[in-house]
Amino acid sequence: MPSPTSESAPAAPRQRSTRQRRALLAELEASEGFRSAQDIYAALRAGGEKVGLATVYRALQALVESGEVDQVQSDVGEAAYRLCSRTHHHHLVCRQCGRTVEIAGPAVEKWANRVAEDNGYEDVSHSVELFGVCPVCQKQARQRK
Amino acid sequence: MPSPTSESAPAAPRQRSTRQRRALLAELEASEGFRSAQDIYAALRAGGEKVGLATVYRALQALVESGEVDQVQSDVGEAAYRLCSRTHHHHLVCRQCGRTVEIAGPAVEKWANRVAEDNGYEDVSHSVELFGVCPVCQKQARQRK
DNA sequence: TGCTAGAATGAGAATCGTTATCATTATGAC
DNA sequence: GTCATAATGATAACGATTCTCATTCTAGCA
Repeated sequence: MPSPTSESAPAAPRQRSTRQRRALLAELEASEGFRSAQDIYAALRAGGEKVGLATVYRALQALVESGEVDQVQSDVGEAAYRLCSRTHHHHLVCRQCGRTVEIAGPAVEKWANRVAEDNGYEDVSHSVELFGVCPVCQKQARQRK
Repeated sequence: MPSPTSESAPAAPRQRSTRQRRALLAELEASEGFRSAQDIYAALRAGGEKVGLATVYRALQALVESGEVDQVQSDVGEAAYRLCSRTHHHHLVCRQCGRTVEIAGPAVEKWANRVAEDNGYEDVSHSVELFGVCPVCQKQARQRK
């Protein structure tokens, strides 16, 4: 299906900076662990930001695509987002409070690539997430008993 | 909260074997890679099995809890299930056709435990999934060009 | 500075996967 | 067979996410 008319410029898919997106970025920057889209939306509204839910989803998606934000799929099927450094890495997430530690795993990278190669798979990506209970939550659990 | 009346037997939480569950198991046994609950439900119905969607979800959940079935969260937030061997392992899944290879990763297990320990996290579990394009799909993609 | 194309927005409807409800049915121990 | 109760299934409810579309805002340009 060819385009109906001729075109000249490649028309780079630009990305505009809006008040809402800046607020979203700021919210993410102030966050510790992963946040769900719903959660971020609620926080922005609570902070007086006038923003729609659809916009939050769209902006988040754009950020994930541009690589500025990491996205993980929680065990209940909800997506969670977090501002991320450029380098590839993984996460150790507290099951209870969401506190997150970024971990670099060069060993895992190599292992993943080798396994994929051995099986003839190409274009391989991997998802490695560790879940546990962080020291703070451990202490709280003990006191409760 | 003590039980209202005295009891004698520990009342093992039994699990009944029904026509629907057997059909579900059979369907899983005949499957190659991960299947979504919806997909399994459709297949059962297509095969003439009289079974409700809710039942599929319940049975699948029970199987996951009993450790007979593995569950992964696909990137679109849909849950996928697969009959599994008892030993702990991970998966290399084809992004296109879902073809799955089970992989054992003792190195990864150790790495995960050490990282968690180093950070003071306890009760750690991990999720490791590799995604790629399997040889078959690679060939098809090349022919299409 | 004002103008303008089109990117971005937002309210709400629509999807879609999953779970809860509850009356009915089937299982399996006796 | 009887019976307690686990399992079922039709359907409603739910929650996250995406779509729609009319309106607003951004940023490049005259």
